[in-house]
Amino acid sequence: MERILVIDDDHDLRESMVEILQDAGYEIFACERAEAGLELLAKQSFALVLLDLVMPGMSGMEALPRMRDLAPATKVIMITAFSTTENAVMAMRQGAADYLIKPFRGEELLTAARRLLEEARFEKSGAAVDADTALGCLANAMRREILLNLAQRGSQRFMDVCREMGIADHTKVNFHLKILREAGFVDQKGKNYQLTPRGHQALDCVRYLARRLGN
Amino acid sequence: MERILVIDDDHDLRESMVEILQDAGYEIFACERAEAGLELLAKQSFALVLLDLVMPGMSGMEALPRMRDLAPATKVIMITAFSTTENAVMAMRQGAADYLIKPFRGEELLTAARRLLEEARFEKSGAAVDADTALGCLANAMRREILLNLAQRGSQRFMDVCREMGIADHTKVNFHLKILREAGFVDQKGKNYQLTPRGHQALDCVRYLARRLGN
DNA sequence: GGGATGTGTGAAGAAAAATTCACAAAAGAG
DNA sequence: CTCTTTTGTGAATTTTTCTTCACACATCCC
Repeated sequence: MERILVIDDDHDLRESMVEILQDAGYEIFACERAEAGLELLAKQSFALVLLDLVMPGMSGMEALPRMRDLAPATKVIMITAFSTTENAVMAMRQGAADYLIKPFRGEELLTAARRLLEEARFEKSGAAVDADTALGCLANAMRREILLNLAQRGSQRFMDVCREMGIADHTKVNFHLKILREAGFVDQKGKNYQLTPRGHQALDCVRYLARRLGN
Repeated sequence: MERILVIDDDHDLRESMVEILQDAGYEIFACERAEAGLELLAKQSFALVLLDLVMPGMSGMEALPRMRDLAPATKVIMITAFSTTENAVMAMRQGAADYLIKPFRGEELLTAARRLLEEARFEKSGAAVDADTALGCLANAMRREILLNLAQRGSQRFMDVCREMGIADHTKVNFHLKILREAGFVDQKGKNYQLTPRGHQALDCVRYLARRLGN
């Protein structure tokens, strides 16, 4: 059962969200302060967080980047009564997955939650692969280059990938492409190869690594 | 020089954006319809697109997902006069990188453009760096285990590391320890081995990866 | 149809990574 | 000092990964 964390200082709204989501069959945890939410998030894993923007103590906007850091795979829906476009844009920039404006109907909440949980499930799928396979796969420079190339150019045909990278021997590319496919980083739609969500994540990880080590 | 594509049906605003960006030293292309913009984007590559939301013919919102598909690495700034939060959220959901509300000052435009171009530059360089050594090093399960062990127990002597991990053959551990040392993840103070700051970061990266890819 | 180009397989060989073994200097323990 | 444990080196071997090559079959263009 999917675990959802609700963080809102407004008691009534919080209880109402909890009820709606519980009725929909999710497992809900709730707290009224961002600080408490972060602690929970550090210890346990949630598929989704509903986060109020305006709260006493730490605001939702402050909490958001920390959450992204603590649990990058967890989706965050930002909630607010004061709907300025600036806030919405800011939240999305920080990596919020969605943005709800109070008051909202239960149906809106459920639609957003379902969409994101579906997304999360999808991103998680192909998850038979462990860190070992993933890191082993990313350890190779040509494979990273292929990932990068596919990320930039989008869906590409086999020979285009080869040419793009200036590699004469197509079987070599084929070899690595196969490994990328087996790791679930790349998939093939007809004649076209493209990154899976998982592949994008892997690339993010490489970037994350490069950023951290680059000092 | 970085290539930017401006798509806006409002002639004056378009020319004004073109001028501001040209003065800032970018190479600018402009058109007044989304359809034309998509054609351009299919043939040439741009670092950044400024896209008006409301236009005759295809709207910016319709064009956005197609752009994301054609050129995933290209950042798109959505521009609109009618600033509803719904539109902003919708645009960000579809993968817009930023959202500007008319009228905006030239400085706002430039700030957003610079931020995104910087981001794009970074993402492009991502996989090329020294990630090779680091990832190669982290690809091995035993080395990750050693890192983990040293992170938990702190500074440890050689034989303690071996015993801690239940490895009979000390030369094996020695072999990997040496590689970790050469990668700068571990260093040796007297008889004691310990993680370097770099080693801690590497471990963070592994955790980050595991969190994102696993469950 | 026929030739060019695109896509893919599997096996052989080369290269790199990991394991094992034989050995030895230093450090401690008695 | 002597015996044991700790810490280490380097070479031989095995295993894994990567590259190269030979070829097959499809697809597209004419």
